[in-house]
Amino acid sequence: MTKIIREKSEILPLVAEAFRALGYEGASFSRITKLTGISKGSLFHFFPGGKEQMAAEILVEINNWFVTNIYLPLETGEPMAALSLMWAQTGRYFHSGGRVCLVGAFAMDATRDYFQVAIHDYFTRWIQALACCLGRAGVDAAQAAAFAEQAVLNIQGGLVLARAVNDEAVFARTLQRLAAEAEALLACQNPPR
Amino acid sequence: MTKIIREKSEILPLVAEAFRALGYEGASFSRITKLTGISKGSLFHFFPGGKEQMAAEILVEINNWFVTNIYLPLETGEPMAALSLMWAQTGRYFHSGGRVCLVGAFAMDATRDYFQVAIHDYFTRWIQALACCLGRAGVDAAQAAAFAEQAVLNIQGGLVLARAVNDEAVFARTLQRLAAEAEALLACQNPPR
DNA sequence: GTCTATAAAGCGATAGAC
DNA sequence: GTCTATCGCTTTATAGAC
Repeated sequence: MTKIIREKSEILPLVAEAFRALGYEGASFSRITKLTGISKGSLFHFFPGGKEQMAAEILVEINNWFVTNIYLPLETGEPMAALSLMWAQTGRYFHSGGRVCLVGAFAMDATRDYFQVAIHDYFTRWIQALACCLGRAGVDAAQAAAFAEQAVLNIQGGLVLARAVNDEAVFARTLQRLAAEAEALLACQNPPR
Repeated sequence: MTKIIREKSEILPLVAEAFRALGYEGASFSRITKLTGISKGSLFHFFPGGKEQMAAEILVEINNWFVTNIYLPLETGEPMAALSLMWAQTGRYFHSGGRVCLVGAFAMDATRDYFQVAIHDYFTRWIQALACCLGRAGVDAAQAAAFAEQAVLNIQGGLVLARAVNDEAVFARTLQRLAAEAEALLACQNPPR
């Protein structure tokens, strides 16, 4: 029936979406199969280590995406452009609030203990990259660090609240507000020069 | 061995803590027993409806706590006092960032669909109560609503980030910042009168 | 690579002794 | 109220046919 030869790079995003929808504990093989159409046999073929290997590889893939699309631009690109790119990419990535942050979700329960370093690094790197970008745009280091932490924190909060009240607009509003606050921070810092 | 006659009001908080630590899907009976010391037999004695009943009753208890300690003061008490009480109670309740928000955690995965109204009401009531308080303190309605949404969102984000980077100070900082922002909002609104 | 069969463990839930 | 025993069912994981 499904004789298509798939590659791991093709099925990993599908499995990731199942984990996002179900959480780590809720993501049983039968449910993953139901959501992705990938049979149990295929799943074990690609991930002999089972669920733990799946989640670990998903976290690596997520990190790769953020390095390419968010962290590196922030750390090395033109600050203003990198910043507006971040708001846009973040909005796209989380489907305007309709998609959960898997790393944040993993952090909430006992799953955290299994992927502690991946979870920790995801957030600290994001915050540091953003602070780095603001610093290169002329913002005081302490202010940059504070705003960066706040921004990442607000993105997570926006995702939680948007899902909780079932209104993606909450997340969209949050991104807009953060962008405006960043703009104000830069405007406040640059003219005196 | 454990011949102590317990009441439901005594064991509910214990079970709630297990759900907080494990999440809904991760909270199996064996794990709940391990964490709380309450045997499977006792759990079913108090909750014939199983896990679903447990979670539902926990959500009711959580709501009751917030009505008494947060919502009612905000809605009916002296605004300034109710506001500073909220920051203090919120910090206490979430153990300064060391305790997860169960309602927020439930909102993240498929568990949300089972407790949709409880989750929705928890957040909207909190936001509305806070906006009501700010409004009674003289803040413009639109500004009050925006700040209230932001504040609740930041509390959730603070809890996620604090757990993710394993640093409770993130949450403490967030509460302090929100309190300062609220103060500024009131100071900005009141003098013109 | 995909599927089915199957084993062993863990799951939610019930019944009954104490 | 508490515990143990036990029932079905689902789970993870493996093995082997195709």
